[in-house]
Amino acid sequence: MILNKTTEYAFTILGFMATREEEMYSAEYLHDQLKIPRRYLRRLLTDLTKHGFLKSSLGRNGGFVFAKELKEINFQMVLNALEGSDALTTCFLGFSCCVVDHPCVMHDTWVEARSKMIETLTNTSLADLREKYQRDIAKNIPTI
Amino acid sequence: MILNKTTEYAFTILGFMATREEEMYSAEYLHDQLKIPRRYLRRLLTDLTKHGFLKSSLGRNGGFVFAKELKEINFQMVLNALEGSDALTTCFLGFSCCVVDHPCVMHDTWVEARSKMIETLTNTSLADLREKYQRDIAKNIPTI
DNA sequence: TATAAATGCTATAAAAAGGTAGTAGTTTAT
DNA sequence: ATAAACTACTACCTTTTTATAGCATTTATA
Ligand code: SF4
Ligand code: SF4
Repeated sequence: MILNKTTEYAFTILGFMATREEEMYSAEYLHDQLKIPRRYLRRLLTDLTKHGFLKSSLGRNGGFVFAKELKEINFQMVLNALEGSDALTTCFLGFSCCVVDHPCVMHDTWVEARSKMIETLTNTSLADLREKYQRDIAKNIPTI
Repeated sequence: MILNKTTEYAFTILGFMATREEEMYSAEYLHDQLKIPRRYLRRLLTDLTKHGFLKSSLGRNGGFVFAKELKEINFQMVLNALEGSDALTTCFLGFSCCVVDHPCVMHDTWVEARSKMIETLTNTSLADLREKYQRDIAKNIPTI
């Protein structure tokens, strides 16, 4: 596995919101569109709000909007918030007490691969996602 | 997260066996050395045997040895056996039905990062791990 | 002002992953 | 014969993750 389901849901939600044009997104609407379980989705949205990615408004016609500019949110931040900062940094060999100065044969290649992944998550913002989506729409290319 | 705990255990066990000099490894000995829960370890060892990585011998002085050459076993094979072949291949955005010909903005960077990881797992065999270990030992470098 | 439609909070349930226990059996060195 | 090892099966327990439920609160609007 790479990410757990909750993180995947979060990526899906934010990705969807970033590429669509609604002013506000209610949990119910997102449930309809994304088929994420209702109540779980609601809790996750509240969570994303607490983490500062979204802003919620209460009451009738309430819902969720982004709390920051799209370019201020990248995927690494979301992963960090939901799984903790060491989600991708622990040694996959499970040797908790390896000698730092003299790493095992896997270490360098592993770190390289992992860095690549973190880099990807860090360098891609919701704004990037949106731009690409807009370009594809303009070209009449079916897209997510 | 990247790998689940069971896979991590498997990596630890095989890595340990590959770098040590015993002729045979009993479950009890591995438990002592690696602190992996006894019964869970035993089940995992049986599993690794069924998957063809290890050979077991019954009876007193029995235990586990590799079923193949060390260079014939890489980490991707182990991951594959324990988590299934799509462990690292699903889309982390969770869009199950994205349009293949017109991927989203994340796709290329994501595929690159993921490939890097799969490459690492595929290109590193237990023999590589062992070699590095031997070199470090020869140089009196403390190592795993 | 009552109501409907929304989120917030907290408790609980269900499912999956990780881990333990028991029992019975088989194999093999000593 | 016995002890030390693995095999198989079953059942159960614990923790984590995923999912549901009930009630409270907020707000637009009829
Ligand atoms: S050297 Fe690196 S890859 Fe090897 S056990 Fe330590 S942290 Fe893991
Ligand atoms: S294009 Fe690639 S990254 Fe984007 S949703 Fe599809 S599979 Fe995922």
